Amino acid sequence: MGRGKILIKRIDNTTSRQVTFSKRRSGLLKKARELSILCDAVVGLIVFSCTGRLYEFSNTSMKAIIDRYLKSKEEHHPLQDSNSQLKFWKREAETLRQQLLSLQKAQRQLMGEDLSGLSAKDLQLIENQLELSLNSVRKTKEQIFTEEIQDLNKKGQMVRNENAELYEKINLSRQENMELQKKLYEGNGLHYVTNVPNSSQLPYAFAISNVQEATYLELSQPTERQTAMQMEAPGLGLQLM
Amino acid sequence: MGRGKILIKRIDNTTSRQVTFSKRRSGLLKKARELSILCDAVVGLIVFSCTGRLYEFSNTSMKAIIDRYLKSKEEHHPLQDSNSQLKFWKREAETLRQQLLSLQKAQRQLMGEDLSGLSAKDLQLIENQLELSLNSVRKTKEQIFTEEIQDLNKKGQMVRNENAELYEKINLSRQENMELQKKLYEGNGLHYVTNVPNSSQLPYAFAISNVQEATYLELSQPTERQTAMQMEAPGLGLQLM
DNA sequence: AACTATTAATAATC
DNA sequence: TGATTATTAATAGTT
Repeated sequence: MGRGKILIKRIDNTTSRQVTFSKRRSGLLKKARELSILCDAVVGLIVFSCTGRLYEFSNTSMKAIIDRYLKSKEEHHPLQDSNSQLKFWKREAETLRQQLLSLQKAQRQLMGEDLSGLSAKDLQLIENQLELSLNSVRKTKEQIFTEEIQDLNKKGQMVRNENAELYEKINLSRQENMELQKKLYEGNGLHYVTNVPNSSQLPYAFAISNVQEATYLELSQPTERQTAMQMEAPGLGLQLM
Repeated sequence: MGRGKILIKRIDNTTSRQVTFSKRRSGLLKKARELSILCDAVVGLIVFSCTGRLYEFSNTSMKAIIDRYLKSKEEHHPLQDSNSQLKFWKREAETLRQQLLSLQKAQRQLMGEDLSGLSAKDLQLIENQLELSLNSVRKTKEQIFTEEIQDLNKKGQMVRNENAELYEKINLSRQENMELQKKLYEGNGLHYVTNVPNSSQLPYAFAISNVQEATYLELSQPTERQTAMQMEAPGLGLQLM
């Protein structure tokens, strides 16, 4: 698989040995990874280059792999004290691993994988469960949406109420304005005073109201939004003219 | 590098997963060996199949490689110190327990339980997964049904063929009967011999045919069954009269 | 580091 | 399993 065939024997040239090491090392690590994924195997790979650098791959904890290896080789001599705690924890871990494996299998089947080998009856049971799950999930989602909509409506109502109050304040303010102008007109007989203040001269509360109105409009439903605009925007327009 | 491209993802089918494991495992071991020879590297490879069988390669003693590995990871040898072994297994159990808990939580959510606290987005993700699962499960189930139906049709055809042969035999037998009766009648001029034998006097093959006919009727489709009865029952009736 | 001509690995098939 | 073969993937040698 190269420009030519090679013999499997130590590469004498240091440079090309290092180059080959780098290439083949990554190939080997890749293949180890692929094997572990494709075949659901536990793979631990340790490589020390001739310069002493460490490269490794393991799909689960390397320590766990080493320990399992040593145990399965029975080169693992537990210390003579026959530590009951140690035994306990090993058993515990083994039990948990088994539980994990069986749960993983069930999980995969709930994800629609690994179904070969199941009977029609088993498949029916899974299908029924999935339908129940779907119903439950959809109901919960609807509930969340409903709550959100209620919340938004409540907020919208609050902003509308605030708006109404502000309109009242503006009306009062306008009346005051008019009365003051009247007095001024009566006092000096001139016409040049405008009754259209720019926004910076408006009361602080009015600016706040404007911001909240925008927020409300964005959050509420399209139909509601239109209704709100039809009801309130003309009034606002009149006030600002 | 096969008849087609494959995705690196767990192979669902158990048989092909095992076949692939066997092939790729030997490929991996070979590459590990080649790397160690070509590049003068120290290589240790441990593989556990999902059935728990151990495969390994190491160009020097695996124990030495593991020792070197553990040493290079930390100045700490868990295998000589029962206290650190205890720590290891406690950690291991704790890790497994955590994995188990999180998997159980995910499982419950896939079962449509324990959904409170999830966002609308999370719920949507679960819903999508459940729909995928349902599709997969239903497809698998349909496949099983299709295979079963094909099988039953095949069996049904076999029984029908057998029936046809048996009818021929019965016809032959009836003709023989009539000829014998004719001879008897001509021989003694009497009329008392009946041509209606009871079932125990029928040839053995006929009784068998009856049983298999019943089995076939139960297995085949309703429309087919009716057709079969309409076509074959009258003939049978005549034979029994 | 790229590039490619080749060989090697392997997925599908029997 | 074990062998075969059409493809893809890896990589040896080269730039």
